[in-house]
Amino acid sequence: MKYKDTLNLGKTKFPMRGSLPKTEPERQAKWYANDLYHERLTQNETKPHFNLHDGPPYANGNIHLGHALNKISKDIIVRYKNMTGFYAPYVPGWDTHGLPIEQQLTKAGHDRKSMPKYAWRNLARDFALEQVKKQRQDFKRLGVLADWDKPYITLQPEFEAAQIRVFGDMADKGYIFKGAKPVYWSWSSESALAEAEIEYHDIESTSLFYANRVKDGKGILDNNTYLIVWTTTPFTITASRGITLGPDFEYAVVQPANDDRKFVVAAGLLAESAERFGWNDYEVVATHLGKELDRITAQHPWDQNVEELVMNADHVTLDSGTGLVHTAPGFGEDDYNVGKAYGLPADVTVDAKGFMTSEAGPDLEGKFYDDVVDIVIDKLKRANLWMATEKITHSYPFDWRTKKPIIWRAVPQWFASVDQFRQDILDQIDQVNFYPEWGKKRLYNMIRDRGDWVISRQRVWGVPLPIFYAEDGTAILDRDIIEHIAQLFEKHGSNYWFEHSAQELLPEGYTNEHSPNGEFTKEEDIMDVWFDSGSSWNGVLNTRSELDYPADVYLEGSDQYRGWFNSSLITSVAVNGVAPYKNVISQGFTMDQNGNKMSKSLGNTISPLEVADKMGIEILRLWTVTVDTSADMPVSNDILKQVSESYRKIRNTLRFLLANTTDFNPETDSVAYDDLAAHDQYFYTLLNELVKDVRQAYDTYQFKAVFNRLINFINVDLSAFYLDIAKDVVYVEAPTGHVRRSMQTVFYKTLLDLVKLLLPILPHTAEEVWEYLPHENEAFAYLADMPEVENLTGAEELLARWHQFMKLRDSVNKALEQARVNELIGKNSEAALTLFVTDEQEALLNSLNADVRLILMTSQLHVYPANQAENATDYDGFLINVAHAKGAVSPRDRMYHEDLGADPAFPELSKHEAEIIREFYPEALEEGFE
RNA sequence: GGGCCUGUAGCUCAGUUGGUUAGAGCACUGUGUUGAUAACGCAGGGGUCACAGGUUCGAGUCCCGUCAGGCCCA
Repeated sequence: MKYKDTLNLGKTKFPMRGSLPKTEPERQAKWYANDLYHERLTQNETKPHFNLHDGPPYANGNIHLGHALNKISKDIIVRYKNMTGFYAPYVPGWDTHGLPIEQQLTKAGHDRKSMPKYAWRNLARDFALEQVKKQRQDFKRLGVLADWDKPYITLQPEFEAAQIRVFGDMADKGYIFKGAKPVYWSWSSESALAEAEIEYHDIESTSLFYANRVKDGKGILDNNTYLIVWTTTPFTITASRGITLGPDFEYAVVQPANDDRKFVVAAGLLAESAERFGWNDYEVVATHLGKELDRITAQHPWDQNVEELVMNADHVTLDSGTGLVHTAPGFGEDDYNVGKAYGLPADVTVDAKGFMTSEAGPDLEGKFYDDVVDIVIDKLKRANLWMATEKITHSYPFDWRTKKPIIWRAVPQWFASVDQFRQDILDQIDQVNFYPEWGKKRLYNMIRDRGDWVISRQRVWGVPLPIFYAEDGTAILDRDIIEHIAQLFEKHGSNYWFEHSAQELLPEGYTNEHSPNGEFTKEEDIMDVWFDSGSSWNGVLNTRSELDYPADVYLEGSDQYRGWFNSSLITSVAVNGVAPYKNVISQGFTMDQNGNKMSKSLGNTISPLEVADKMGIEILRLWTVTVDTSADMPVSNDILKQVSESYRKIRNTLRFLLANTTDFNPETDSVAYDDLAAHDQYFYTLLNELVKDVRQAYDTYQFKAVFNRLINFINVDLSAFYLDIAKDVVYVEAPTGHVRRSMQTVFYKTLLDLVKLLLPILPHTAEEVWEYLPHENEAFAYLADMPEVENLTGAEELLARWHQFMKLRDSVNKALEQARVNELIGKNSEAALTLFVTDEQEALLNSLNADVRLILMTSQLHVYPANQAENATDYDGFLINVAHAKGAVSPRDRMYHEDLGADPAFPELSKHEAEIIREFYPEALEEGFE
């Protein structure tokens, strides 16, 4: 017989290495084969609800790290909540309408103009659903457990109907109105363009300087004063309605010697203006700040009916021109904004094809906008207002498809008024909890400063605006009609709008006084996609029975303060007066190791699926809890490698615990807390603290605190301390004896608690361990509940005592290390330790009531009063002497003993070991040892 | 240009209401084990807390500015 056969060495088939890339997909297949998602929900049916509402990713393209972080974070929350007494469903969603999908179709060779709208939309729908399918496959590979078979998709008829109803309610409250706003307009394709459809080229333009005669100078400027403005788009002078100044810039009133008129230019641009306009000799007769000239008026260069208003805005610069900007609200975004603030109309004098309209005046009507420069100059010269003409080269937007330049042009748009209920929204923001807290400020400022919401888009792929027009052009926004449309969409989907005429869409027998002949037309614009996803509280939370409105949590990237957090809030407050969420969690963006953003051109991107294939998705999931998700997060292969080291540590520790509890049956072998050995009681208490801290961190969405606490516990408390001393107990002591069972009791609880606490983060690993726990009843670890925090009496004092003792242990380790350096000992068991203790230290040791020699892992320990110290070294207040242990080594426990052979039958073993052998391995008496 | 945010050891993070020699884990170096072994233990080196001012008896912590980086706007 071998001595080794009388030891209880750990035994498990749980592999040291996870082979994660291979085993994860197999494990996930098992989850779905057993419908683990619904299984857990069914188990929680009667529990309080916790509802995390998934923000819909856009159904286009491969998933990237941002997607992965988002879905994994949500999975962690949902899994945790389901394991802590909540019914927490997770319904994933997709955002499917919008321009990028239309662009994909174009790229694939489809021509939108060669087919009816409904046909184009069918192509878009098929494409979107294909993307949803692909992304869903990839999201599942992340280990995210959700209702993947029944996601919400914004193109689903029931979603579209719910969205129409949100619009209907807002219209009913008078929040929807029609206005005009400049958009990128391509005359060559006769349509509005999105930012993404524009490319910039350098072109040479004619820029004009001209003067505007002051009409009402408000007592500051007289009528012989002229405001000199600058424009690079001469045709827009036809729609010029104002002149914008920087409020804090200084403006000079100049009297040139060679002119009897006075002119106004920015003081900072006076010198170059003088040169440009040929003022060889001039005098500055006054200066005024822009804000002092506010609301002065000037005469339009040639249109006697137009009085231009002087306005102030911050977009004015002194980079070029004169510091006075001619303002045509119908032809520019800045112009529109400032004009709106001053109540000016957004007049448009160019038609859809780029030709001047009658409003441009008889000299220009019918001319192409780009051909009117000479006429405009001529008109200015005849009015004696022309000052200078220059050629400039600048970057100008072009239609990416026709390669022709575009213009800004106001077109009719539908708006949702934010002004009317802005204060309600702000009040609701105050009711919401934000993680991190600054999110409240950020969202608040955005809502406070934003303008009305332009909800119409001149595109095809989206939910139509359910608006009709009577014969005289009156828009019909009627609650009953909109509900009628919602019902049609619910049944047929929104393509119905494009497949049928206005008459067919209206309720049978509908009449309207504005349509004496009973004829109607329908709106052709669609809704902004943000209105789609912004309606999800109605399209999903109010539509699916397992969900609740408002939701407990929305969690997205910080770009969504402008996006989904924003649009959802507006529609929800507009309709119901409440925010759609109680908590908002926002996350930063993933950066490379140097803190720079990831981009394909820099080659610093990391694909989540590649990580899954090479290292396992558990590594990426673990990464998400090592970083501060409230700010930007660094990722690189080196960082992931570091994370995988942590994973290995976790895995190996679980493995050791498993290996040493295989012969332990918790039902029959457990030792009660009060009967545990002192060191086990201590560790039990430490574990309880861990559970407390980790649960609290989970409850407040502090995942990196979860990780830090767990990894420190595993490294410091478990691996370096408890498991290290454990080997002298668990391997050596009697297999069913009290000391061993005591420790195994704590091992087993540690193992179970760790597996559960880790599960939301590492579900694959947790489930793998679970397969090695035959005494647990749940078929999956995920069906178990989180460990509860116990109220252990006297825990605080116990921890304080041991905390003190650990300082002694540190000192002992240093002493032993010194002895090792001096080649007095090799391993700790070769040492005989002598402590010379103060009264206080002695009291501490006694109060522990513990086997101190065992915990310090030496073969022999002696304790004497400090005043008897001899050959002792002071290690941080502890007097310690290390000597070589006396006696000889037992081949079985490898410790030094002075009583080897006390039992003559076993000359190489100590008395204690001999007793264990006689009781548990009596065959050794016959066989002897090799 | 504006709103919001970030910047502590090579890496990822802690640093409570400003108060003793700034901490942890990983990595690194040395070393011990070889009964957690493509593992484990012990010890050690490593930081002018982005930079420059200011408030204070005292600042990683508060204030101002600069630089670098990020999200969203213009």
